[in-house]
Amino acid sequence: MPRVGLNQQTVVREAARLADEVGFEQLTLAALASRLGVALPSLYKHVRGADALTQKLAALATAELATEMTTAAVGRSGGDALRAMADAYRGYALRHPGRYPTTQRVPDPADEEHVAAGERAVGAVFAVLRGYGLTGDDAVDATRALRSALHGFVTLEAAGGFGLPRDVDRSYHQLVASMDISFRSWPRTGG
Amino acid sequence: MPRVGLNQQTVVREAARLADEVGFEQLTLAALASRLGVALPSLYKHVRGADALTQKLAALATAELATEMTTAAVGRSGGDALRAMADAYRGYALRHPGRYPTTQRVPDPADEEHVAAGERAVGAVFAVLRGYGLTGDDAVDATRALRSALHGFVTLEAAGGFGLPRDVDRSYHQLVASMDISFRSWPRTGG
DNA sequence: CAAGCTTGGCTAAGTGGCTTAGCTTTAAGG
DNA sequence: CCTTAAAGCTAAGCCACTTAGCCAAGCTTG
Repeated sequence: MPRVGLNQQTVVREAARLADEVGFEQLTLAALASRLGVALPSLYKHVRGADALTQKLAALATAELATEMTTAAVGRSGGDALRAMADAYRGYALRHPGRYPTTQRVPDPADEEHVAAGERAVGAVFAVLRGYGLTGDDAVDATRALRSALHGFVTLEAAGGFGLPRDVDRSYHQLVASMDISFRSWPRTGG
Repeated sequence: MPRVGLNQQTVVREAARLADEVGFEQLTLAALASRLGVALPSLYKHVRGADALTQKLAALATAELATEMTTAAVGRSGGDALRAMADAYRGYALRHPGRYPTTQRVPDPADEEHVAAGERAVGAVFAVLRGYGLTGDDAVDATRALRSALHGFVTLEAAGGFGLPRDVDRSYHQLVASMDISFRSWPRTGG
């Protein structure tokens, strides 16, 4: 039996590719093993099991998403930064439909990289909101609002939840424009 | 073997209760059957299988949610109606954590009740938006924005995605307040 | 270079989901 | 009372994940 030479990274990266192709729900250890040219139980030499694989996938996807969000916003501010970040967010979700759902998993506190990636993503949003003068509790509320709006939109879009023929791109741009308006006149609590 | 006297409705309603108790992901035909006091395959006399059960559950939950949204908004208008409907929406999701996720399933066109329930829910949102003077394409965009924001928020809340100690109720009220502001000054396209 | 050890592969087997096939019995209706 | 549709059952199969335990590849070290 010739060795394939797997390690955790190659397994997780192939899982990410496979998830994007078939959908996260259809990602199965059996399919992954066959894709990698090994028998299913061999995967257990590299990941603890299906749950652990999903967590590792989440860490990878969160890091990728945080990087794209940060890169998009760099050198911009205000509505410019908001639009760039929002486009990067949706772009990632559309290009990586299998990875995206995992980005909403709460990181395992023991996985430092995952925790750090999550903090980078939130930090990127915070930085954009600072451009609107939002800090403290206001920034927390606004971050939750922005995450909710973006996550909700891409989730509904991916689920095919937008039935009517109206162009989805335009709806998204209108959503982002409305968030821009909201942040300019955010109902301050003085937090 | 004494008959229990099940029918599709009792099965679906018990599935709804069970889902709320253990979570939609943990809803299993085995657990449902044991709860109903029958052997697992007996359920197939009443529902076609696990997928069909989920669809029926979705139809039930969508109808319940649409009713609560409509009831909340009746006799109110503008921001008042928006807040009432938003509170009803989140309230339903919190009281029925197992049913809520199914409300985002696209209805099977063959299931008239499900389709009708979905239309009632969208219609309720449309009615509220009409109070802001939003119609046509603007109303479509605004509906998508509102659904995204509310669905995103309750989903992230249910997933435990809001880590910071800031009060979640307040964040939600701020989100709804910001949507109110957005709808007042919606970026019109004249659709 | 050989011996030995770590490690990555394997097969076998068990659990727990969902589903189908086919039988039995209930209980409703003529 | 007899018939029959339907509601229950058992048995069996599929597919996913997981664990146990074996074997060989290939590195390390004397």
